Amino acid sequence: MRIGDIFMREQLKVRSRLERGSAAAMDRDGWSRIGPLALREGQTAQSQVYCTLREALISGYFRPGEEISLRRAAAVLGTSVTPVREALRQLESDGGLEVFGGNRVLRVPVLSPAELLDIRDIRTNLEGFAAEVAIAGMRPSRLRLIENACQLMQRAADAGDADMYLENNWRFHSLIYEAAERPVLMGLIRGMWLRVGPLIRTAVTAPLHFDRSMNSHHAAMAALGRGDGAALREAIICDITDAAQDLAVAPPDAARSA
Amino acid sequence: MRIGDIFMREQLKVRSRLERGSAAAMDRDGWSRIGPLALREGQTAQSQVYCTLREALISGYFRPGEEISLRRAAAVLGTSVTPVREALRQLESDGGLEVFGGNRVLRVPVLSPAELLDIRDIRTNLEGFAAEVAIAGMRPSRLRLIENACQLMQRAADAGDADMYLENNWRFHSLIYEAAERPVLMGLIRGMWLRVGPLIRTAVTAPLHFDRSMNSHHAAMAALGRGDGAALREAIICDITDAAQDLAVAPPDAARSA
DNA sequence: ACGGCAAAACTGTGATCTCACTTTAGCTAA
DNA sequence: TTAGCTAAAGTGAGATCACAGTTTTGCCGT
Repeated sequence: MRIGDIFMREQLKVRSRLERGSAAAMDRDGWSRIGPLALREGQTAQSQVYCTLREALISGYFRPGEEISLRRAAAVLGTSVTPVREALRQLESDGGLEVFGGNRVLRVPVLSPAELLDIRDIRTNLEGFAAEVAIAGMRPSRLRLIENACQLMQRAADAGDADMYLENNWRFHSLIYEAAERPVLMGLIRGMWLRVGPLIRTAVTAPLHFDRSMNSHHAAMAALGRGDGAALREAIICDITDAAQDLAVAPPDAARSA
Repeated sequence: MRIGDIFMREQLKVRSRLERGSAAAMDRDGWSRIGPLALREGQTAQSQVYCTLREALISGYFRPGEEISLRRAAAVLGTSVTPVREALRQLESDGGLEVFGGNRVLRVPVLSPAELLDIRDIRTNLEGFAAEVAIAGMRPSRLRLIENACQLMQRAADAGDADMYLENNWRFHSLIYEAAERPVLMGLIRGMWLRVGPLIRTAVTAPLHFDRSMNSHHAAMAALGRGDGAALREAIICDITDAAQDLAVAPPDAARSA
């Protein structure tokens, strides 16, 4: 079967899925929010596939255990399997995907409690350190962006808009860490968010999650205003610990084992 | 040109390079120590290429700035470009390789002083933490292996055998961290070693490097014997800091810029 | 001997095809 | 209705080819 044929069929599937409306949001797969790539010149198809899927994973478009097929991904993204395979392999290397069954299918990882603990402690170390370093690189313009992200997050929390909340949550944190001007460190942190991205969407449904999280965020803002690195670090660590708590009490339900 | 032809030609090149003897060790490239894969069934060619090259990078077989060609790698390893491309892309994702010129050639990264500092601080955080956690998971059998690696390292240091020293240095550290039983953390630490691997071989030429490093290692052994997590952490951090010092005073010489 | 230009070699990228294997769908028979 | 088997569809893995670049080589003219 030709790529074009699969492409058209997949587009029809996606279209019909979307037309079913938000009532069918539960059986949406991650592809429903992803369209064909607008192939920009100067960038390889592979890197665009990689970036697109990484952002989708961080944003929680895909649920834990969801399987990603090479041909399906290629069809939806409007390219061939070759760049997709490289991108998926890269995501596997990042820990954002894992090989699953005897069929070697790639799927979004289903994290064990031990792995969650592992990731939580890594995050407190790396993000706490990044926050402390970030104080030195903080500038008024950057501070305004962070302030803005925090406000948007508060507004999303008040409105119960999980999408907007998660988007600005990542923006808030990454803006802080970027001030540390540590590209390698930033890459590791992004890798950790890639792993927890598919879970965070379930965490925000935990009772009082928004309140606890926003408490930490406001504490972080206050520490930023005072230029208090130690306090900022503690606020970030508190945020991470609370989030991990909400993930632990809402464990993955459809955890098919190998 | 067929893969087989390239393969034979490359093998001849490697052979002739080896026959030139150890006097020509300076213009050895990383491939001279790598032979064709013994394709084990049950594992994909891609993963074997990945593991082979990752170990080679950690062991410092390739020097910073050295370029890795897809077809050349495929020829030496006795496979086609497809698995090699995926493996190299994965290594790029790990930070073990970087795309270089307008030709998009993959090469071993040439780290800037800022990146070295970045990596050093990440290592002190992650490896320090891993060391502290490892105390709880320490068992007599494991301790014996670590003790053995330390002795071999001491012997290599006395003999001035850099190869043997580096091999047991990685074994020593990884055995400690593995006792923490944190797979994700272990992966991140391995990633950092992948980045500094090509440099460490130059660091060991620094005066007194062996002495300083072995001091830290013996301190770590003592802390392990006492079950003193804080002391072990400090010993590890000291080792990392000293090594970073030796890397900073011996900066990469052939740092071709883009 | 040296500058410049053209051809050859080499680079990664992406598409396509085949293969071996697994999963699923559907049909047949009890 | 259900168990079981078979065929179809789907899966990733790997090899090969074509292509558009870049880099290197080598030759020719000055």
